[in-house]
Order: sequence, then C-alpha cells, then structure tokens
Amino acid sequence: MQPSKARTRRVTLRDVARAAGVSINTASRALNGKPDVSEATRARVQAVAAQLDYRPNQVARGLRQQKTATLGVVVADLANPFFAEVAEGIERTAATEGYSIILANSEENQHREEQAVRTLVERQVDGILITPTQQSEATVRYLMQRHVPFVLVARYFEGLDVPAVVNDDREGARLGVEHLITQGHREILFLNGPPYNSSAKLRLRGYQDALEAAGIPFRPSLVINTDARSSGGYAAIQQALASGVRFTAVACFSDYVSFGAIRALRQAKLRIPEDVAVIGYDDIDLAAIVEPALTTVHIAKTRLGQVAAHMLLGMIGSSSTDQPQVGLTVLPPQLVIRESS
Amino acid sequence: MQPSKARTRRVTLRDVARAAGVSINTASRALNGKPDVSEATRARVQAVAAQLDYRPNQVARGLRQQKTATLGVVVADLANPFFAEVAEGIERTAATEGYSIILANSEENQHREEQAVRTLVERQVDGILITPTQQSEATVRYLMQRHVPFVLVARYFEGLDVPAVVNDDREGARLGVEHLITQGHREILFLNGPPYNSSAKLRLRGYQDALEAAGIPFRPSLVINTDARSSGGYAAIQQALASGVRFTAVACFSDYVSFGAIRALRQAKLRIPEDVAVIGYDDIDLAAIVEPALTTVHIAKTRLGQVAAHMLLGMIGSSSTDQPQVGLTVLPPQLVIRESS
DNA sequence: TTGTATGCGTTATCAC
DNA sequence: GTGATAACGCATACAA
Repeated sequence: MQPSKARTRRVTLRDVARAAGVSINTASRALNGKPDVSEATRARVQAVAAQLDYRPNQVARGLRQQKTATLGVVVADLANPFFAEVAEGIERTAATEGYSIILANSEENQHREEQAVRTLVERQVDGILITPTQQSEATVRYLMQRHVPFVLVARYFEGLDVPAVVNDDREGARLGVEHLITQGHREILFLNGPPYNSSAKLRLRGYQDALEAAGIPFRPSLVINTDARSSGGYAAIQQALASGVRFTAVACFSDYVSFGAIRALRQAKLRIPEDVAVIGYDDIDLAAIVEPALTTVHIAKTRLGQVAAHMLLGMIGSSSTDQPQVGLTVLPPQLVIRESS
Repeated sequence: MQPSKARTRRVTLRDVARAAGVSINTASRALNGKPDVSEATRARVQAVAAQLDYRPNQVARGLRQQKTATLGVVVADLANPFFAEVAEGIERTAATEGYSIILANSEENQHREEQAVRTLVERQVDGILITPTQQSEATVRYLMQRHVPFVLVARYFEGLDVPAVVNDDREGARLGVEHLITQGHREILFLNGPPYNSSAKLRLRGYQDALEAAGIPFRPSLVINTDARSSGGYAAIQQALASGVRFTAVACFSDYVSFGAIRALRQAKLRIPEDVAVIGYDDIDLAAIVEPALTTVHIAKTRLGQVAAHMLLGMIGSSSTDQPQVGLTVLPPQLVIRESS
C-alpha cells in the first residue's frame, strides 16, 4: 500500500475510463449522453463514475467548447436591496438554465465597472448583464466592439440601440404624481436621482407629464437632484425647508430617498401624510413594513432580472451572427397606495 | 481584402507572438513579467499586445495553472440586505486581491446549497465561502472530504472544527437584553430564529445570560421561534398578544423580525417604546432610517465578508497541506441605542 | 535570452 | 460501437 498523499488528486475522466476499461473518449460520450455507445458500456461507465464520485472539470470543458455556461453580472450597488433583488432574479434563472454567474459590484463607479467588464471578458463569460452607472457609454461601446452578448438591466441609453430590460420609468412616475394630484396636491416636490441616470431622466418626464395633464405649470424650483441615497433625501428636504419653497407632497426617486425625506420631515414636526404626502419608487419589501407604510411605485425587481437573463440566454443560444434586433423590453410599473399619501 | 467575418476570432497569445516576431513562449514571459527576457523584446511584445487589445484567456490559464483565481460564494438569501452586505464585503476584497466570485443563492434551501457547492467544485473555484442553511452538515462534510478550502460566514457548526467568521451572537444578544433590563424591563419577549440556526441558538443563550445576571427567571413561554422574516415577527406578536402573555419589551432575532413585530404592535395600538420597547439585531441600514429608529445590535456585515474572504485567501495561499488549524474568528457586536427602546 | 515541446482535462473528428 | 488523436489557449521544463 502506497503512502497516501496529503492531498489526493482529483479524479478525471481518464481515471473513470481506465477503471471502466474503456477509452477516455468512450467514457466522455457515455457520460454526456451522446449516441453511438452501447447501453451496457454506458451503464458501466456511469456506475464507475458514480463510485469514483467523478466531477467533470468545467474549466477544461469551457476551454474546449469555447463556452463556459457562465454569465457575467455587474450591478451598480449590491448593498441596495433593489439591485440585490435584481441579482437574485438573474441568479435564479441562470441556475435553472444551468448557468453560473460571476458577480461584480461597480459601486456606481464607472472605472470599476469598466474594470469588471474587462475581467468578465477575460473569463470568457458567455454573456453579460449590467446595470450601467451611465457616467459614460464606454462600457457599452466596448462590449459592442468586442461582440460580447450583453443586455442592460434597469437602465439604458436612449441614443444607443442595445438590448435592455427596464421598468417604464416615465409611466411609473406619472402614475405616482397623478395619484398625488388626485389627492389634491398641486405643489409637489420631486426628489430625483442623478441627472445622468436614465431612470432619473425618464421619471422627470413622467412627473412633468402628470403635471401637464392636470394643467399645473412645471416649476424647476420644485425638483432637486439627489444621489439617490436616503441621506440624499434627508438633505434635500432640509434644503427645501430652508429655502422656503412651499409643497404639500414629495415624490421621490426611490424608496430609500423617501425614507430619508420622511425622517427629515418628521424632524421638522411635519406629519405624514396629513401635512406632507410622500411617495417612493421601487417598492422594496421594507416599504410595506415601515410606519407609515410607503405609497410607492412597484417594480418587479426579481422579474426584471429574470427577463433580462432570459433575453441574454436567447441571444447566446441563437448562434446566428450579431443580432442587435433584440431591442428594448419595458416592464409595466404599478402604483401601490399605502399610508404615506 | 478579405470579406470580414461576422464574428472576428478573439486574439490569442499566438497572435501576439506572431505579430511581435517572437515565440509564443517569449510572449507569455514578456507579458507576465517573468525574468529572462530582454527589455527590448518585452517592450515590443507589450506594445503589440496593447495594439491588438490582447486579453489573456483566463479559462485556459486556469486549466494550465490548476488555479482559477475564483472564489465560490453561496449565500442563504441574497434578497436579505444582511447577506447582500456580506456578499458585498466578500466581493470587494476578492476584487482587490485579483479574484472573481461565482455567486449562488441557496434561498435557505439545503438541497440548493448542496447543488451549488457541487457546481462550484466542478468549476474549480480556489475556495468557497458559505453561509450555511444548517439544516444538515452535509455540505461541510462534502467540502472537507473533497479537501476544498472553505470558510463559513455568519453561521457555524459548534461540533465541527471548521474555519468560520462569525459575529459573537451570544454576547450581542446579551448586550441587547441587558440594555432592556437596565431600562426596567423584566418581561421580555424573545422572537428568535429557527432552532437549527447557530445564531439563533447562541442568541437564546445570550438572552438567558442577561436574565440570569439580573436574577430574572427564564420563562420558555416568552420565547417564540420565527422564520426570521418580518412576517414571522408580525405573526409572533399576534400570537403573543392573543395568548395573553404579558411583556413590556421584545428582543428580536433580526431587524426584519423587529419591523414585523413593530407593525403588529402598532396595529394593537401599542406605542413604541412607551408601551413596548423593541430591539432588533443586525443593524441593516434601514434600521437607522425608519421611525422610530431601531435600537439594535450592530454587526459589521461588510467586514464579516472581508475578514472571511481574507481568511480563505490565506488558506489558499499557504500551499501547505490541509491546515484545519485556522479555526474560528469572532467579531464583536455593538449595541446601538436609538429610539425604539 | 529565446525557442521547442508537453500537458492541464475535456470534447470532437475521424478512422477502425 | 469504439478508440486513437488533435485541439482549445496558455504556462512551464528543458534544450539551444
């Protein structure tokens, strides 16, 4: 008996083949369910493989097949439940379809995003899903130039004809503001996100749409750009209060911004919704739990990820030449009225 | 001029070598900063590589080097901000150290967890980080038997001597309950997590520790196991109220459970903290934002992930034989008193 | 200093 | 139905 190695070598296809008394080729065909292998040998090989607890080396397979069954995912902010849920949706459909995901977090930083994408390309992912920071179009152009299949999630570039799955931001914002107007509000503060963000741009339009439909003139002084964080909402309300602008309602870029806004409003002894109505956007699960429960625009976050992943897998599957005709998929938002408005 | 292919082949090291007029070997050495290559050729090769926009194929490299620079991560619930933040910490240090992460979500399902781990092993990850569901020890045993470096995060198995990075759950719970007692509470409801969860077990002990230190007898009727979700907290409070048990404070397994509990208490017209004090656990960022701001036990979530990742990288780096002597790292929790108590 | 040859583990192309 | 053999892209032991 040989002295056992401290670290036993992994069992390879060669080991299985040898133990089963067949060629390595036959072993491969047997295990992969390929035709032209007798049931007898197939069964024998499978038995041996199971007994040896053989696991195919996906790295070798990936190299050989020029296909890794891996999707690259770069999200803008993993700590934000919105993106975490999107990622969850992506992961779920990927797993269901036999794909793994390599996840990167850009932290809303353009440089990190570009770096992440380069890494993913080096790792030969079959496709990439990305919620772009949108501080530049560099990432998208790089991917197109490299002919790497990709789809944008939650955000997209208006000028570029690239595959994307988004929420109907304009309609969602319009819905929310319309609701506020229906409640009798005419002076509606809008705490928006960063101006380069496509959702922010579109939600601003939705805000304007709703005003226009009600014959309320648009006043730029009522919109404040924030960094889309709760601290941004908090600061924006303080700023608004200090500046003396009058408002009876505030529509926010996200639930997070809402939470910050609500906190600032309360510190100013304003009651919600009696003194000021507040609506958010996203409908993260905490929105329904906090007090007052937040009126907000629901986005099917998990679904967003699932649909995007399916779209990407479709692009990968159809081995035809570059097909940019996949286009934009828009998911409908949904207003959910709770207690804050 | 040739008709251009719809999809141009990727540029390989061979292409670079050819264009630079050197052997593929020299090209490799030049680009990888290996010694024994003249500065002249190195510069030339690098220039050619840059001009061709050469990207090394990490799959091929991984196969050759028996090392993928990839970490497998399986979290229990990606949609839960706690795990999302842990994952964020892992991703950040991995990226910093030149590693990518393959992320899987077990959704607290033992079967999915085992499946995920098998996939990760097949993909030749260099190590695995996992927040185990703990419904069985199968995963850990599998990893040990396979000699795959791994470390447990946030949860661990008391009987097993495996590397893990956790929060000091017992001390954290003790701290929180002690605080409640200091405020004069003696009838403290404890909404705990599932009984197989190591954090739940330890926090129960912490709860008991605090009671004992104050000379308050432990009453099993005051502890209710929940599924650790907000709906679980909500239901638990309703149950407690219906059963008629008296309590003036409630300590919760997590902030999520707290939120559900608070909602149920408010529906019963109980004021917080005047009628009932509430404390949570985790200190997710929303805890500071909601009204009333939640008193809770802070866990350095991102740090948890970072420390665990570093530990794993250390295990991978030290190419010594299996070293199970790495052991347990315990991070100190911190009580943060806000408005709900 | 540089080139040649081999192999990582697998699948695919061909004979047999 | 089965088995050699090549190739995927790269890194390395060794020869030159």
